[in-house]
Amino acid sequence: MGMQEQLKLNNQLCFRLYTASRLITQAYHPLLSGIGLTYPQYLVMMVLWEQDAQPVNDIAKKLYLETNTVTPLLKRMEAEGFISRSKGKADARQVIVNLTPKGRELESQASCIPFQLGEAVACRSITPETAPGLYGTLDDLIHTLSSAGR
Amino acid sequence: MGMQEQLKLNNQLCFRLYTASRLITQAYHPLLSGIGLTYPQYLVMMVLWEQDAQPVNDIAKKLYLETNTVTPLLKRMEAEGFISRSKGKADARQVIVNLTPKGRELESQASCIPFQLGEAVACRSITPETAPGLYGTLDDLIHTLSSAGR
DNA sequence: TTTATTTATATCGTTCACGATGCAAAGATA
DNA sequence: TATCTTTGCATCGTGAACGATATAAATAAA
Repeated sequence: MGMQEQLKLNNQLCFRLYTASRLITQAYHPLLSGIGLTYPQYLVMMVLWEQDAQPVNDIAKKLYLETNTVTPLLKRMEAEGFISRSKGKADARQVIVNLTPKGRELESQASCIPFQLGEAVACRSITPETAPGLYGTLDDLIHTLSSAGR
Repeated sequence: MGMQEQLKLNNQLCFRLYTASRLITQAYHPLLSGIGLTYPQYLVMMVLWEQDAQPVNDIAKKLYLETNTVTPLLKRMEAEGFISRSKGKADARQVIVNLTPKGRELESQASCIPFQLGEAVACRSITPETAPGLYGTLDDLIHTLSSAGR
C-alpha cells in the first residue's frame, strides 16, 4: 500500500526544470516590463538582434517552437512596433521578420539585463566553473528530446 | 557595432531551462493523454497521491504556483472526476481537495510513466552518477529564486 | 502541363501562467 | 463588541504553448 517512490515530486527532473524555468522567467519580468517585452518576446528579439531579416520558420526553429506559437507572438510584437513583417521575395510563402528602428534601439537598453538577472540568479551551485557543465547537460538533454520528437 | 555577447541565445541559462522544460513536457504528453491528464494536472495528482486531503494553498505551495493558477486547474480535474473539493471544517475559507476513487486508481496506471519517460530522456549527460548533482543545482536555483521573490 | 505532395504560415480551441483585483472568513486591535 | 488587517480562494484579462486543421505557394511526379 506504500506510495510509489518514482511518483514523488522530489524525484522528478521535469518538475525541477519546469519550476526553475518559471521562477527565472518571473525574475526577468520586472526587468523586461521596463522595456515593454514579455520573456518569449525577448527571446525573439535576441534572435533578431543576432541576425535581422529572418523568416518565421528560422526564428521558430532557433527557439524550438512551432509557428502556431510564434505567429501570434510576432503579431503582438508588430503591433507594439518592435518588428515588421513582409512577404518574402524569393519565396512568396515566407514571411520575413525585420527589426524596426525602435526594435533595434532596444538592444542597448536590454544589454544590462543579463547582468542584472545574473545577480538575482546568483547561488552557490552555479559558478563560472560549474555553469559550462550545467549548460552542456541541458544542451544534451535538449538535443536528445528535440531529435527524438521526429 | 558588434552584437552584444551577453544577449546571445546560446549564453542564456533561462532559455535552456525554458526549452528543456517544454520538450520534456512534450515527451510526457503521449503518456499522460493515455490516462487523461495534462502535465500540470499530473503534478497535482502526484502531490495528492503522496498525501490526500490537502487545502488548495498547500498544493499551490508545493508546486510553486499561485492559487489563481491552481483553482481553475482543480476545477477541470474535478469535472474529469479525478478529485473532489469541499469546504474546510476547521477553517471555512479553505477548500480541501480529495482524491476520488477514480483518482486513486490512477496511481497504479501512472506508476510506469517515470520509467517510460526515463527512456525518452536517456542521454549521456544524465546518468545515475550525474543526476544528483544536476538535481542539487536546480534545487539550489529554485530555492534562491523562490526566496528572493518575497 | 495537370495532378499530387510538400512546405511556410495562419487560424482555432483548450489549457496553462500570472498580474490585478474582489470577497468572505478568520484573527488582531481598539 | 466594533473595526482593521490578514489569509484563502476565486474571478478576470492577457499572453503564451500546442494539437489539430486550413490555405496558398512551391516542388515533384505523372
